[in-house]
Amino acid sequence: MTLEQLRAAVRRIPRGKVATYGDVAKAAGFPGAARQVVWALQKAGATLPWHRVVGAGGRIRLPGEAGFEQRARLASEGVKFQGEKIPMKQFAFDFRRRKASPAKASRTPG
DNA sequence: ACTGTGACGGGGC
DNA sequence: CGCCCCGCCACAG
Repeated sequence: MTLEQLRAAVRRIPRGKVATYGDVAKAAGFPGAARQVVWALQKAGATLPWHRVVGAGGRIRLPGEAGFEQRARLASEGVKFQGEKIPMKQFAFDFRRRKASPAKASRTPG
């Protein structure tokens, strides 16, 4: 688990999309190493879009202010929240995909 | 080497 | 949805 691997994965997350720690770990080549993602993520600090990494189910795992900021950053990118979590079905980024899906333009998103 | 800890994830009740 | 348990890997004491 190296920072380069993490950056490579985290940086792949496009704006307006999010990925779970587990997904990032897998994408980085370390399936099951979600906890290590946290470790590397901290080491990397703001050198990457850390706010696009959330917990399973689209839940913000960052406590206090940091969590508040992450939520704000995501919202600023167009990521909607369903209560305290993000509707992953719609905002989860698929690393296997070469390009983000051209999300259909729903006239009644809700 | 052993134990405790963490921005985690999945399963069972 | 809350609670508990286990698996996972790397770091800190």
